[in-house]
Amino acid sequence: MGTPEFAVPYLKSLLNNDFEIVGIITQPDKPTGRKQIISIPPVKAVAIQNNIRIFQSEKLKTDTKIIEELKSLEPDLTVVVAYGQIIPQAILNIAKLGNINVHPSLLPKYRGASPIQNAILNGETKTGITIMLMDAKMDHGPILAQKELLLAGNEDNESLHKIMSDNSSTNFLIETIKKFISNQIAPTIQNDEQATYCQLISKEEAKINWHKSAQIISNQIRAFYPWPTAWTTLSKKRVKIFPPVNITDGHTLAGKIIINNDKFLIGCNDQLLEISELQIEGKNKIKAKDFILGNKDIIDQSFE
RNA sequence: CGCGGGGUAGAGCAGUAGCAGCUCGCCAGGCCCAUAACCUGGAGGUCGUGGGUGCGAAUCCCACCCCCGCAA
Repeated sequence: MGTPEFAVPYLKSLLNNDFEIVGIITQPDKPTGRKQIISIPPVKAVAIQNNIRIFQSEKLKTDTKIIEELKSLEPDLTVVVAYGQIIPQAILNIAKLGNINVHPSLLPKYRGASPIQNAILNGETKTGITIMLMDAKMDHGPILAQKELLLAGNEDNESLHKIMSDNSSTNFLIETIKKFISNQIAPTIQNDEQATYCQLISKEEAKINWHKSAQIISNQIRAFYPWPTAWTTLSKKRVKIFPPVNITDGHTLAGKIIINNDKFLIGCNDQLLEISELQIEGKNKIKAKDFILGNKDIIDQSFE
């Protein structure tokens, strides 16, 4: 079970390791983009290419038809990677050996919808991947294995997603499954007292407050890329700020723009933030250096 | 018919009817111990496409194409 691009490498690794995949469950096709064109989830596209049976439902819990069909397939194991919906107990009861979930955080920390984004947002120095057995509560079941990843502080949401679905990560899943089905793993119960939770990201969180510290703003810019993208305003126009960004020493008014040796610096509460790419509403994304060329009067203006 | 911004030199932009410009980059030369610095010169444009109005259109009118912000 899975839906977005993040789940695709995991599905492919299962395919490449001679597991018999009797079917995939993915979210329904949804309209995306400015023109609201109906598009299929990335996982579904891979399933089509590989002639895998596909199940899609708005609400699995009440979809008795799909539940019966899944039962008839008699799966041994269910693997869930970023499905995007709460999975009802009726589905979890189907697979004989159980249900394995890949969760991109070091559980019990960052249970919930946006573990990668929130690890960056909170400036964590390490995070990781947890492979666990699922139970009725979200991200709560016993842990089979964990893989730690150290963060350098320049990761963004997109790059960290890629790292967490690279070959090393997908191999980690495959190895864990193999050990699990041959009874080499004793699942570890999670310590609920240490649990933290994260909600879906909202667009409201992505507005930059220049009165905060450069570190916090850097975290925001990286955590919210490529969606919803951290933004501010200049002369009442919306301006998106993209990673990478760089924190440097110095001080000026919050939001004030300084140009120094072609560097585009912005005042924060404590230090300065150097930005590399930005986008004014209605325009394409451009490099900060190019923006300066066409906007010589930008000096001494301020982001709001 | 959801709301809105935009398309001008390789890049970023200015230019609301009268010789198509600015900054950067690029090429050549110069200066310098030297340089991403500085000086001189140069190349590079179907002003998104098609039509219309005008003596004259990047500029005004009509249609279309493409890019983007909001919203979803």
